[in-house]
Amino acid sequence: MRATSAGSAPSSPPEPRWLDEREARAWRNLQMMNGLIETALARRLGLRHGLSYPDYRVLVPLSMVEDGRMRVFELCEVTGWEKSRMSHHLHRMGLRGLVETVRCDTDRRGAWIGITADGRRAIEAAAPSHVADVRELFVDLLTGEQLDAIADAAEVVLLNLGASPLPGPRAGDRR
Amino acid sequence: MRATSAGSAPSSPPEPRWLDEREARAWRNLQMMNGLIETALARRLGLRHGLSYPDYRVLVPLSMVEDGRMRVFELCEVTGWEKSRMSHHLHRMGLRGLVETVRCDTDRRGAWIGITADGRRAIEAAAPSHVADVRELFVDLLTGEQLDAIADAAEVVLLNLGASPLPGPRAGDRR
DNA sequence: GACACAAAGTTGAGATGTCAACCAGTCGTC
DNA sequence: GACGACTGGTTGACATCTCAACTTTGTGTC
Repeated sequence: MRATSAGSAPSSPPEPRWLDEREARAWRNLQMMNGLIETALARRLGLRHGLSYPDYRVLVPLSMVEDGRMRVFELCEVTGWEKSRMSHHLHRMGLRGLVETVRCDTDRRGAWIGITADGRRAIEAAAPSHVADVRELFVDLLTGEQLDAIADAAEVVLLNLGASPLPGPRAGDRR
Repeated sequence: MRATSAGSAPSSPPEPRWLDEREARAWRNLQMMNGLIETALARRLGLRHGLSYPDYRVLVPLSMVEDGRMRVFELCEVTGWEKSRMSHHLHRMGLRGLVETVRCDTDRRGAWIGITADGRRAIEAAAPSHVADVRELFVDLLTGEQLDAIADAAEVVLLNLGASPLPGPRAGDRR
């Protein structure tokens, strides 16, 4: 898949390039941070507002867009989820009255997902404390340089995966 | 929970401090990267080796420890999982013959979890290509400085949550 | 217009994760 | 040595996620 540093003997597979200490620390700390932050955020959100973290991730873009509705595939792009996962989750949210589905006229395969009044109430109630949690657990612990470093690194990784990161400042604009 | 920049009027709650552009970019890119990397890694692992990503996370520490067995709570610490999740997952792995449970003599509430011969075969087969995947999707895309920045930032976050990050080099040792 | 192929979503089955409640054993303290 | 509190781990009910298969519609291309 990728050339190894040394030409390899004909038969046995080359010894894998294990992670060195520096690489392992970055990778392991990152994974652990992700897991712990997400479960902590999800727990607080559920306790205080009866919303799951996935609910929140869907409601935020819906609440910010012009007329409160988006196509399913747009929600997939924004969240990075598979369409199957999105479909299942939207169904559950529909049962709870947070969103509603309207068939789409211009493309009759498609569906508009609209945020309901209940959904808007829920997200507006939850957002302030959620942002405070994100600050407490992540943003406010780091310097601006650290935040930029993370955003830049993640951007590289996302581009490599064919996803769309939020744009950073143009080179030279920063500082 | 945290002082806001301006003294607030007596009654209504203070306007929340929303994330600015820089903060939002870091947070959103990070979340998206996590999600996409994890699902990509999990898919490859499952396809090629019949192991789930959680399986992998459990088998790695078990395979590296002296006698191939650990207490359940030790596995929880290393992975950052809740004990309930760990218990369920170990049960499923037990059914598939990847680990086995042995009651603990010194503390009779406890249980040793041991990796089986099958478990060891599975992890040894999967590890090389998994590491290659981690390199391809993450490690090899970033510079050493970026990896350190991520590890350092995650360390701060983890300490704040009471978790144990992998130790970084002492200040001054680096470079 | 007919054909093949791609895109948008849904569905069902099964794997995985969460929460709260529980059991059993240990530890501190009086 | 008895009581209460804590620790280690399991369980059941339920929420969520993944994978593969499917339906429906749009988009060339000849």
